[in-house]
Amino acid sequence: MAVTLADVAARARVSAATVSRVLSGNYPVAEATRARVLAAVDELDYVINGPASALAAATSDLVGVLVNDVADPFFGIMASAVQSELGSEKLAVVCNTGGSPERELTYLTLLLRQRAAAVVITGSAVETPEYAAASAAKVGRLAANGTRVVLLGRPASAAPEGSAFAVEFGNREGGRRLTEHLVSLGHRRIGYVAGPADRTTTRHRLEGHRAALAAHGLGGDADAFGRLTVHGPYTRQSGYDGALELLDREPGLTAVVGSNDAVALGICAALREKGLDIPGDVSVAGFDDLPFSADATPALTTVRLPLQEAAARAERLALGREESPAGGRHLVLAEVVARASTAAPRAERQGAGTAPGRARGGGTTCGQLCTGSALRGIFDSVKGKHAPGGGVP
Amino acid sequence: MAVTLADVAARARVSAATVSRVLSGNYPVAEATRARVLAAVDELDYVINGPASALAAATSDLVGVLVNDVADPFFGIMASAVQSELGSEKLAVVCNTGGSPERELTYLTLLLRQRAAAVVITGSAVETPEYAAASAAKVGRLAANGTRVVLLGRPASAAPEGSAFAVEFGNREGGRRLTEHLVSLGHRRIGYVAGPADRTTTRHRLEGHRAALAAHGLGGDADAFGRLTVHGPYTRQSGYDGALELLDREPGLTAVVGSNDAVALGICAALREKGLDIPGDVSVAGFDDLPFSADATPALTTVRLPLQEAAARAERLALGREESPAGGRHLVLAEVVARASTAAPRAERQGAGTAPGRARGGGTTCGQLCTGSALRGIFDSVKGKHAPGGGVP
DNA sequence: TTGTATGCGTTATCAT
DNA sequence: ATGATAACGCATACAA
Repeated sequence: MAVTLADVAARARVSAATVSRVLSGNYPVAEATRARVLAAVDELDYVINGPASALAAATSDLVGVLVNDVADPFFGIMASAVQSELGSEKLAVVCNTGGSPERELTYLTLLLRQRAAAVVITGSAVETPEYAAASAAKVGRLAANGTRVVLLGRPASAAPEGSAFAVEFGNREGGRRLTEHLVSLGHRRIGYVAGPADRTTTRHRLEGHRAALAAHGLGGDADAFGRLTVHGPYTRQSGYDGALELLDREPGLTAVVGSNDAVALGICAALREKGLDIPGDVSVAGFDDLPFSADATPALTTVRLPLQEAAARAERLALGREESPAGGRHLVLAEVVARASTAAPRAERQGAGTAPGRARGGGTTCGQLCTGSALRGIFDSVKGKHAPGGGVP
Repeated sequence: MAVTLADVAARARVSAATVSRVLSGNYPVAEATRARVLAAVDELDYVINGPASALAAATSDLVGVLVNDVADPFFGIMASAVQSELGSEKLAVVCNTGGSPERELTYLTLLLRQRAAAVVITGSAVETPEYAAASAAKVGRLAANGTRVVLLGRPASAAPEGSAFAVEFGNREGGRRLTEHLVSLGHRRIGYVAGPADRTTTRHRLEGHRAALAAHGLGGDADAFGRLTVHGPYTRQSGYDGALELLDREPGLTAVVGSNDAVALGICAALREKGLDIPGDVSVAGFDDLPFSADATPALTTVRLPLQEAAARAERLALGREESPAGGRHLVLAEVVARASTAAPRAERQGAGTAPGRARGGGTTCGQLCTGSALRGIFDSVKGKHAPGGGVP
């Protein structure tokens, strides 16, 4: 990369300053010289030096995106959506934190070092005080430095007042509605395989669940509630193990909710292994409505979170392309998608019909496997461009 | 970010050069001054200026990863694996090209501009001459610039001789083995829903398929072969449409192969809609062995590609942490994973047993839905840490 | 072992 | 509208 601005200037018989002006385009330049410069750039195959430019201008075209793991569709979809909102001038730096607070802090520092133009932090926050303080401090630092920070799926409280925008997910509402759906179908003993205990997302979803139970007088005391709740990571394995544990504690369960679609799939596997029919013997529901959920057998009842839209909005906020409402907080609504994995419990089977509390959204709760056009209909409306494996290898 | 090297130097009562040496750590410094400098850094909360550092040193700690779409697990898994091989000093820049050659070139230029330390280009190459030339030129340019380039899942021929390493996928072999598996089960009329025609991956998988047919005298002439082959994107929708088209052309099909797991799932949906049993009436197989494949009903027979290992190796090559064999080419072997979606065709049902040509790998071809422990066994061995939705939202 | 001086390639501030 | 020139913050060859 020997060719520099000076080379181009020499070839176009102008000063380096003029070349710079032509390239950045934010300054009036005579059309004739402009053409000469562009020609020289083309002939010399000149490529601007990013670091030098960033140093002189004190800005960079890097946008950081923090995710737990891009291989997880929940985050992959958001990362992808952020990208698609990025112009072709900006570069997205995707960082896998693995859910570890330390790595998140490390990456934040790295991004600080790069003088990133913006940072989008996705996923739930860890609620331990030390971490919360450290994380908030880093965000404040970033903001003070001119980097725009947007929290995506994380409460605004995770950053110092006014230092970041937040696009929050309606986890509590979604959790409440999902459990209301089950209660309205007639379920009374509902197990819950929750996420790690110290995560905001886990807490909010669980709070919604409990609120729905309480509203129908099913909450019980803390002990009773605890008996029907187990914690674990947001993995399929956790769902599998959790379901077995719950079945052991309470054989009379008629429904089990997973903190996640992956967890729900694990629950399904465990139930099938026990010889239980879904939803004949036990109903199962998840959360997030990831693409593969509609494909499972039976198709999974879950809570849809418009991840792409949310991520796109977060990115627009990060780029300053969208105005933020007062307080800088946005709420993304969650919506129950009722599919084939939930139905009325055996005892109340007859006359269930279209139970109240059922959400719209192309869902269906046919007792058995949904085949054919019904399933496809759901699938298409749900997935948009994000079919699993939908790209070109 | 007012605090600079000079500030730290002043506080530690040393020169800026010494501070620089302490921070980069590649130069002897007295322990006492070293401690003083570190203390000053800490007290001032100093963060090095990345662009300035990159400019002065003519290197950067950015590593580019080009993918079609991170939301697609095929790419998400590779992007994630690349990340995990990255030390905490380097930053991965993930770029979604959407499979578009133009965007790929744009991103390559952007990375050139950033003076990226390395670039990993994943996915198949487009085989049109103009694009191939332009892409190869950019790669050559990158290499000349000191950026290490690694092709992952793309033939070495896509880059100028000696300018890049290549970790190639055994698409041809995998395609051949998969079709051999079907032939050995007794299938004679096998449909194929291929990817876009101008992609290397598409061509290689299809060539393997055809080679297997030819080896058993089933290839037929080009016309006959063409009748059983349709092209489309690597999406579920494509599989759905393609299967209907093939069924229309040749109702006597006993098996359909998808270019992809997502395509295969689409094929399954179409067949079910037609009232056909899988694998009772028609067998279905995919490619890649993505996590959700083991979860489908019936569990999908597919070709496993060790994406994580391949991506990790690519990254090590990019970082210069692993020696490359002569020629700079690595081949990643593909392996058939036989599951429940393939079985002997009806006419030959009896005595199928364990057909020859069946690959190992925890697979199974029970005629009906695999439930319980068998399914879980496959699942666990296949997925490792990459369960769908396996992270912490 | 440490300090000094220079250069990296742009952008931005003055002039003209 | 264009040119000269001074930052920008750090790394490194060279001195000491």
